[in-house]
Amino acid sequence: MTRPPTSRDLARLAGVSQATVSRVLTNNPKVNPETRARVLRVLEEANYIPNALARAMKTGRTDTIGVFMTRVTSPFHAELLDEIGRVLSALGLHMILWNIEHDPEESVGKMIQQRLVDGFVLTSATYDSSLHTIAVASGTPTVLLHRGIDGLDCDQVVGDNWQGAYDAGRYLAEAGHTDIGLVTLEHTGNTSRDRDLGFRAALADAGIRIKPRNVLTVGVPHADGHAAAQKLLSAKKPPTAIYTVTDLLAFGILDGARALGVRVPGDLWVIGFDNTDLAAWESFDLTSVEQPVHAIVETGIDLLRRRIENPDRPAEIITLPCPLKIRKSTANTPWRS
Amino acid sequence: MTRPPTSRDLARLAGVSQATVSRVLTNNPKVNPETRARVLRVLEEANYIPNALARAMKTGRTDTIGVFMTRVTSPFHAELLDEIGRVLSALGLHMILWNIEHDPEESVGKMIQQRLVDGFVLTSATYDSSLHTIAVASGTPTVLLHRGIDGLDCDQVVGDNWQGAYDAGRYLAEAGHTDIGLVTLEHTGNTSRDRDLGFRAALADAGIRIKPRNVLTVGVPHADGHAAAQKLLSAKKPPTAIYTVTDLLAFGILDGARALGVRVPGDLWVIGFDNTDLAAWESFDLTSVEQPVHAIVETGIDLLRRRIENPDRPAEIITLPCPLKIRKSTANTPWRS
DNA sequence: GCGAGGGATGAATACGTATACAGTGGATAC
DNA sequence: GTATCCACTGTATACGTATTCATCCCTCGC
Repeated sequence: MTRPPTSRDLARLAGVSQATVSRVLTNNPKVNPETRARVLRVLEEANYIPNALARAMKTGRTDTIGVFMTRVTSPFHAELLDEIGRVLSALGLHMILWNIEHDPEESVGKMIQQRLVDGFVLTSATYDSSLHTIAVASGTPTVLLHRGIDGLDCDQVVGDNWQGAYDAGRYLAEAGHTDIGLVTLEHTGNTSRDRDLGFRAALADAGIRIKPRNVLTVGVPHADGHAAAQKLLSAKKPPTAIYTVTDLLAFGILDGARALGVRVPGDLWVIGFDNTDLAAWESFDLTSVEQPVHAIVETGIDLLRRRIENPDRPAEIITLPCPLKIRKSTANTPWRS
Repeated sequence: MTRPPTSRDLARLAGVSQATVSRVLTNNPKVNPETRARVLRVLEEANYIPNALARAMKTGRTDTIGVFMTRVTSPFHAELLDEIGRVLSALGLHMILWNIEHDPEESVGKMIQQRLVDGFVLTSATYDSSLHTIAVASGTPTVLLHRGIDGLDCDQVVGDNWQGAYDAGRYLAEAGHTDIGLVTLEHTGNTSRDRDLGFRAALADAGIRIKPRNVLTVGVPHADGHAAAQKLLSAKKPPTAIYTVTDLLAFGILDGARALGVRVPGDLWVIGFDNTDLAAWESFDLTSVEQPVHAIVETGIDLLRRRIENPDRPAEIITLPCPLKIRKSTANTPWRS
């Protein structure tokens, strides 16, 4: 391996100018079919691949999308990432993955301006982060997936978290539960906020009051769900159902219940949010509000591509329904009927 | 936002030549401290970020590493990816992530030659894939993590799967198990092969014969583990312990056992491989052979960087120990003692 | 006072491609 | 025969940076 061949080398080999080789590469119609065939043959033989950097510098397109994400080890995020990878790769686009937890924010801001990517996908927008602001201000096409920011002039595709949460609440209320636990997160973003407020709204509409001691605001990890369950279930009069805002927390709650010998759904119903693959596992069999990951990603990337083509499009905010997926962590029959 | 400012624009602003700006950017010592200060001030004010593409074209360095991976939704792979992201980002390197399942192999081969990256990390090398061959042949620095290829002249960092599997087998043998199930994968790579053969070797050394009907070769997903457990445990004389080559399969086995009402570890011991985060969850509490993910990634990326600096280094193959992590899916006491 | 040397800077160029521009040759129309 | 046009191809340039080379000025030693 010395220096990889350039279009100029191949032009010499094929007896044409570098410009003609370039024209062949870009499918420029103004090339004689015979010449094109000859050049293509030479390219083939030399196993030539254009230098993506030089091409990108000239065209301003890198065919690369920057994806910002947190906690890949979280099941839902892994599924989201997988889907993003699938969609991008089907379009012939590369993906640069940045983890905002690892990268200090200012350095992320720098990356934004390096013109390495044609567009950004943000999956973890939170109010206390300036990332989306920087991204949008940089003028680089940007789409927010999964988590939105109210009032941000930027394409956004999110699940209808409020409605999904509302449906979960109504489901519990209609099943006859009155003592209901809510394990929630800080409202650092749209998602957690709506998943919290929608649920409360449903209970309020059903005339059910949530006892303050049955509401716990916890952190993201599985262990926090576990601890929350221990706390809620060791009360004198524990709740008969617990709703929580992510599957990961729901798994922790199920584990906490199991550790205490609390049977699900006999003694306790549990509902999560995201409907991750794990929710279908026998260990959990978790009733969960489904996020339409496939549709979110497909739609979002499509918006992003259209914005790359035409940066002046008005921003669109698309909300997709989140249906409740019922499994065995809640019963098909009314509570204690 | 019109055109982002270039080093030439800033040179004009600072009253110096573009060359001097460039020298400041690259920390070239041959710049007068006063000039440097002045230029830096201008750069700061303009919020200037160098065009990474132009820089890369000139230097041949993109500060980007290409990572090839499959199935990000698999818990172990997610942890591996997370760790790779952490290490790369700490070094100021970007990561382009390619999923070999989504990308047809030939297109991956093309990406390899586009010179978009300084090096490759392959995490899913299998015998039937030509990816590693293409990567190595392309002359781009490459390191194989987690899965190795025997005899490939390329840096490799892998866990000692054989020894880890052997330890798991000896542990079961010493505990007094004689009817042992093995749920394994096709030997498509080093990893699955060694995790299979090492276990068999331990049992052979202990004088234990595995009944052919207690050996199942299955696919990767959780559901396959579930089905395997159902099959093994519904036999007239089911095994008293099952070892399997990934945690994901072990979770499936635990779920299958749970569905049949088989108690773990009372009626059945289960051992997995990878010691993923999920293994510590209450639902599973899985005894598992630990992969030293952190060390594997840290060591591997270090090798890769050294190879990028010096492409003529001899290839190193590093094997790191995989200790057995004992949890409650196996008892601390001998079997049925 | 003068030459040598070194520090600091600017001018020029190269990286590999895409593309505007300027030909060139042949065919067509008169 | 000439003018016009078209299809095709080559020449030259630009993208934004890093770096080589040449230049300039100042200092120092004699």
